[in-house]
Amino acid sequence: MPSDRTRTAILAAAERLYADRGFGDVTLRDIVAAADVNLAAVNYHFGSKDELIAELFVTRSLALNRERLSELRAAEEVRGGRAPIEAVLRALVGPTLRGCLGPDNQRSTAARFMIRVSIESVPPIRRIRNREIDHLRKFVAAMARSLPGCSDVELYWGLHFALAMAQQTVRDSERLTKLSDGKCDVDDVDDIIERVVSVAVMALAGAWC
Amino acid sequence: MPSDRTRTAILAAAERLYADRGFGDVTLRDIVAAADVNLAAVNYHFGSKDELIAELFVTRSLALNRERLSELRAAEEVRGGRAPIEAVLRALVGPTLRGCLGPDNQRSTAARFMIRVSIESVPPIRRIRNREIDHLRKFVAAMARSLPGCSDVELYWGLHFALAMAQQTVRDSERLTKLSDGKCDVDDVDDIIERVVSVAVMALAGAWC
DNA sequence: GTCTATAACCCGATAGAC
DNA sequence: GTCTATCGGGTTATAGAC
Repeated sequence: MPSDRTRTAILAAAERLYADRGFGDVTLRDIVAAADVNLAAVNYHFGSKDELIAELFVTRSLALNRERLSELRAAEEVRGGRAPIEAVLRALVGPTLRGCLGPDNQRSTAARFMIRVSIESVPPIRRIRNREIDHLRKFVAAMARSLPGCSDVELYWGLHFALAMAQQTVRDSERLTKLSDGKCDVDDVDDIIERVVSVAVMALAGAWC
Repeated sequence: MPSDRTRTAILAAAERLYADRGFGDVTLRDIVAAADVNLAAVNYHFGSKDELIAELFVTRSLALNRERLSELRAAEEVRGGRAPIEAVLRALVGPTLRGCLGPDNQRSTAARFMIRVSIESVPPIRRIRNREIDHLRKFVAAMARSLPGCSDVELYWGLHFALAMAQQTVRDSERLTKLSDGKCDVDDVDDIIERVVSVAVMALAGAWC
């Protein structure tokens, strides 16, 4: 069990380096130097570089999904299983936006790692991403409970567009800041969440649910 | 001038290979083998691998921007410089969506290359991307002509969200197809353009322009 | 302008001693 | 579990014949 020290040190160093410099620019040798462990330890504990990256992503991804579902459950408990559509969408995009936006200096390593993931999309992560569909289905179901008259197709598009707006804001907040000369405040997380949610609601309502 | 044959062959082979297999999985040796030229020819004609990638992207990027602006100009000419906001947004997202969606088999190599760019975002391309802001400013200006009463901040957010929806649909059409069990038809390009445009218009109008 | 050949240096992965 | 040493193969880049 004390052997976990090496394993943990590798995970921490790798996440920090990937968050800071991106996947393309960090080698295993960089990681083992930062973690102060031997090069061969990475392959011993994780099998390969790709599996190390995959483990980092799975950990953060599960935590994000838990947070989303706990927000959803909290929202649905208030009025017996039928939350307003705004609350459902807020549970979907809120955790990501709260974690990945806001002042740089108070952003966690985990958050900066997930931003990097959404920008670079490296192969081992792309493979895992395909499994998150089951998680999204739970939100489609919750949206259907909120809007019983809405067709499935419109719900899918609404969820797709909500995630698109949230993701792109995380991925490219710099471009929006530059384009708007700072007039769009990407540090005002609550404002952004409400913007994304309200546009998504309009998309669903405008489709005549 | 006949020396351009080698140069052209390298560009064509590189674009096809990157489109098919992604940036991470294609080496210079793969490219020169496919182009049937010598390894040293890449450095002779382009200076480096990154500059080859950059040239591919700049070419396609300029073509896309030209197409957008020509659509915008056509829309504004109809009624003397004041196109409906729908037409402006259609000129912004239409060229990308028309090129990158629709049946796989009739997608050009150039389009598949640009899809790959939007998924993988490799360093030499990220550097160039930052220059496209001037291009987007022209669309902000056109949107302001369409909606004279709308505040700049709302225009920026509207453009940002419109691009977000278009980009995410291109990047992740597979997830939407799987999530919806094929009920969202990502091959119906005109439908998707109208969906993106109408949601973006609602976002702008809903902000009480 | 094109090619062969090769230099000098990265990378990830792994065999085998400890 | 940890280390050393190394393998195979990728990269840019260049010298020099043609």
